[in-house]
Amino acid sequence: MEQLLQSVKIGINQKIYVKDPESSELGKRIVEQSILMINEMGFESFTFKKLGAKIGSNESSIYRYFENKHKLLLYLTSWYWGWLEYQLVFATNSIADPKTKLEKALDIVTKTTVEDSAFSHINEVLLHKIVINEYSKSYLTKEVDIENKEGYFVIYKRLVLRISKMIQELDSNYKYPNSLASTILEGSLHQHFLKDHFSSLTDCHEDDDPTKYFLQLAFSSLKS
Amino acid sequence: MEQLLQSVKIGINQKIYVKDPESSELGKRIVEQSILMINEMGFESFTFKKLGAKIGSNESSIYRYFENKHKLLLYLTSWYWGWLEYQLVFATNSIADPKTKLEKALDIVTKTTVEDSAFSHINEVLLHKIVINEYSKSYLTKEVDIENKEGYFVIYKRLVLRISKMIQELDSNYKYPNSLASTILEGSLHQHFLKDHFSSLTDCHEDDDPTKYFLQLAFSSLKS
DNA sequence: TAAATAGTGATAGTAATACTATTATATTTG
DNA sequence: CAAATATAATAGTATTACTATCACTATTTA
Repeated sequence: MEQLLQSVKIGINQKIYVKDPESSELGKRIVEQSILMINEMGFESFTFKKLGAKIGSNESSIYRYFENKHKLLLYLTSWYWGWLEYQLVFATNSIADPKTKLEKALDIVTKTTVEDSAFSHINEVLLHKIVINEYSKSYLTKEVDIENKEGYFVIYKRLVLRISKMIQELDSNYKYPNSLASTILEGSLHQHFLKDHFSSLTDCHEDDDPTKYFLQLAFSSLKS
Repeated sequence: MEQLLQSVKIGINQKIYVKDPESSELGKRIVEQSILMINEMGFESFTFKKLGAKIGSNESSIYRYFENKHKLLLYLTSWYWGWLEYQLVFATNSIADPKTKLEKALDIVTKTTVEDSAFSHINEVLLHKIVINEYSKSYLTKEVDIENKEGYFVIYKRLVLRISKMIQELDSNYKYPNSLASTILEGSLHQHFLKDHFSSLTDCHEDDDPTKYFLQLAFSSLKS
């Protein structure tokens, strides 16, 4: 699997960046260190100036890669969803039985991320935490509709629709495949957040993932 | 109902404000106009300076009511959840049958808000939109745990737990009442958002509320 | 090899934000 | 009427989110 993955690059809408951060060492350091910093201090406190200082570079150099920190967040989260989509397709491709297939998909999508050595400068575990804590800020803006038209959310939408298709394949009479798919993806992030900060509002505790809950939820609704 | 409500005041944690905005005309105008402005321009572009200009007052006067705009958002969203909780308790109190009760609760919690004339300076319809677009920003911060300890989210948590209790009353063997309750509250906001901006990711369209979807979702999981 | 070009780093500057502090004035209350 | 309180106006600060300019270096290319 690692050998296969080594040549894979997560394809991200070119409009999101000014210069592809994968194309240089500085670019990779920007991505690598921004993940660490956003995790530590949160997206609000994170600035390009601080990032510049941390990577021994300059604010102005970072602006040559990303127009602003919002675009950097779009880049990071798009990368995460692209990476997750890859995991999902890879793991479910060969499964013929619709139920087993959906089970596997939900497992991948709701579990706490484990490290992937294929992308050396990106820490997927921390990136998952960023997605949990910051993803909704990337679309809860007055510019959503414009940015959506520009294609900044294509990967996420494709992932939701993949799950929706799997739901439909299992139960073609089910009326809400899109809503269920989006609820599971979004809801999974939310349950992870609750586990860490509002434990009384969830039934997932400690090392427990919301996987079982979402499997029960989905398969109760679907006739299989 | 209106006569009953007229004497009701939504009780909000006093730590959220410096001076109770309900205690003066200026305070009410701050709340009233901030709802209109946050709706129009979004929370990021909204500032106390702009609000001061709009209400013919001054930035510094607003700071005597709220420490910062984050606290104002906490106030507005707490008010909304308190108001919704009131609606929920009022409407379900007299229902004995657990299934009918939960049905009614989910109806109230997932439907698009309609105007309530009982609170003249607060537009509940716009406030619901603010909650859809901005609520998660109030807790997705590095200060959540401190603010949670201070009790800034009590009303929301109480509402989730009320729904959770109704779920348990209907099916005491169900393993995930808290997760299901939080998924429905959060998920409802999300489905409303998707309806407006990512229609391909939901099955609720136009004037359609996510109510039916969530009813199907909940009652499929529960044995009744 | 010389010249052009691209990438990076450093510095400076701007408008806006999110406040704080002070003072003046208007209004209410004892 | 005096005292206290609420509000308004002004000014000032540190930080943010940029933009612009310039210098240096490495690499490419003519």
